[in-house]
Amino acid sequence: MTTHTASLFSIATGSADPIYRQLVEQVRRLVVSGQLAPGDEMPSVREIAQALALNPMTVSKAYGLLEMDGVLARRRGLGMIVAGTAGAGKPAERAALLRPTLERAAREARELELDPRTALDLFAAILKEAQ
Amino acid sequence: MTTHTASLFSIATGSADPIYRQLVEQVRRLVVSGQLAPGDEMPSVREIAQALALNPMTVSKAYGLLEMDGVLARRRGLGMIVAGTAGAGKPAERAALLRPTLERAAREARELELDPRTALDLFAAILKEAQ
Amino acid sequence: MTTHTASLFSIATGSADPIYRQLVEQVRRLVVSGQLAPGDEMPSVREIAQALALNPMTVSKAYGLLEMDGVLARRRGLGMIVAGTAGAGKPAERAALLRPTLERAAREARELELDPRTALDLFAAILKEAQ
Amino acid sequence: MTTHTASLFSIATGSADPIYRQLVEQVRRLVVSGQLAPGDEMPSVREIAQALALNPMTVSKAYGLLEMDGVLARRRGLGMIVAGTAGAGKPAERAALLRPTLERAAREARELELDPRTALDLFAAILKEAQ
DNA sequence: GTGGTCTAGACCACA
DNA sequence: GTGGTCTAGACCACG
Repeated sequence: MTTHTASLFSIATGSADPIYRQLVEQVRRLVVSGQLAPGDEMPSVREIAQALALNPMTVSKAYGLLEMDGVLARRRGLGMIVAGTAGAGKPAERAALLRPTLERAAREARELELDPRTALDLFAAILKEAQ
Repeated sequence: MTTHTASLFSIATGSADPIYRQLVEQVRRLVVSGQLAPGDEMPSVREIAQALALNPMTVSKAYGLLEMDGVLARRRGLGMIVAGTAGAGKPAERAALLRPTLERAAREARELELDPRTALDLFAAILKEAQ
Repeated sequence: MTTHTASLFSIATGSADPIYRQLVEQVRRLVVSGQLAPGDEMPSVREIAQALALNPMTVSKAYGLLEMDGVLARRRGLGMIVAGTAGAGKPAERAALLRPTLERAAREARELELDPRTALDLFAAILKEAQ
Repeated sequence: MTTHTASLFSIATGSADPIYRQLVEQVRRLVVSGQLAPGDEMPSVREIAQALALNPMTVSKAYGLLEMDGVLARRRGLGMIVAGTAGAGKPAERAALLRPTLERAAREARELELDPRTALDLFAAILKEAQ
């Protein structure tokens, strides 16, 4: 499962936003996109910590927040699983998670007095190159 | 100029990213979009601080960074002005400032397994509604 | 007896307090209230474990604590029975088991600056609706 | 303010539920009971930590949860204040916070086959003695 | 084995 | 000065 763990997450230790938050958001996206299904067992805290060279407490903090959020569920002494309530995620639901970033982009475009057409073309290009 | 100041910036004190950074980025966008032209006088630190109810040191820090960046220029004893070198901003240059946010959006869309088409449509809708 | 077992206990696996403790307290209350009389045979560990989908070790731990407490007695090779010493329970004795929770409620009411009258009325209402 | 801090909270380090949660719940009750009003400055993390002989991180964790819950608000670099949205707390609202514990007491009373009358009398006595 | 909690101490970002 | 984050290491509760 370790190899699985390593490929499941990609953490930028030097990033602006904290590691635990990167973990939280990635798990949330993996769940809502269906790559993690309800009932799936999550890698253990220690496993992730070792695979990503993090302190277990950092991972634990992320798990704790995800549990509070209802995304993960704790099975005492047995580890965490993806919560049953965590909907598989319809396209509309997934799009909702993308909205904040796109709204920010729209605001910036407006402040830059960029033509909507230009902004859209740029986004299209970026989506293509990242493919 | 005070009334001008209040309307020039919009600061969200409760936002995730720090106030000084919001100031820096807003000034940068105003300059590159031509809403602030080279030679224009910037409001004084204390003027902005008072208008937006901020700590003067916060405003000062933003001005310092903008000066380091060559966006603003300091005239000893006379306040800051928009630097002459600060180009009015060709479209390509402006688009460059939008890129990071769009790249982030593209990455999130991929992690959500959203169709590029869907992401683009959503962006188009947001751009339209924000108009 | 299995059917009996399932209805005898109600375990909330997602609850805040541990499963083994829920078992211990429920047995203690059943005994002191007379619903389990001295000499009664308790369901076997594996029987309870299967009926409630619990780890047998969890049930075993609860039985161990109840034995230490003198509530249950172990008959080698024959399972556990309700201890003879486990008095049927006079009202005063039963009330003692309720005290801790009520003391906690009283403390919380005080911290909430709730009128004792209000707290009492609320408790009366809850007792009634749960009947 | 230190003396204030010491008297504001009462922590049982040996208690079953964790320190950070005791802090969270006490603050929540103080806010909803009006003893802490919106806009009030909270003691600093270090101040509480020192007054109660706790690790600052433990206090910080409590503050973080209270912020996520909307009970407290962070003023960056200036400390935490009671959130404006944190309603002063009508009696009904306060009673709601007492409900869970009373529901638990009611359930236990029922399992003990205690007369509602007896349970109520016991609660009345406890409320009186704690006064 | 699992996650949870706490401590100690360091460093950073912000105002 | 404020809170936030991370690390290291210990201990506990649970199953």
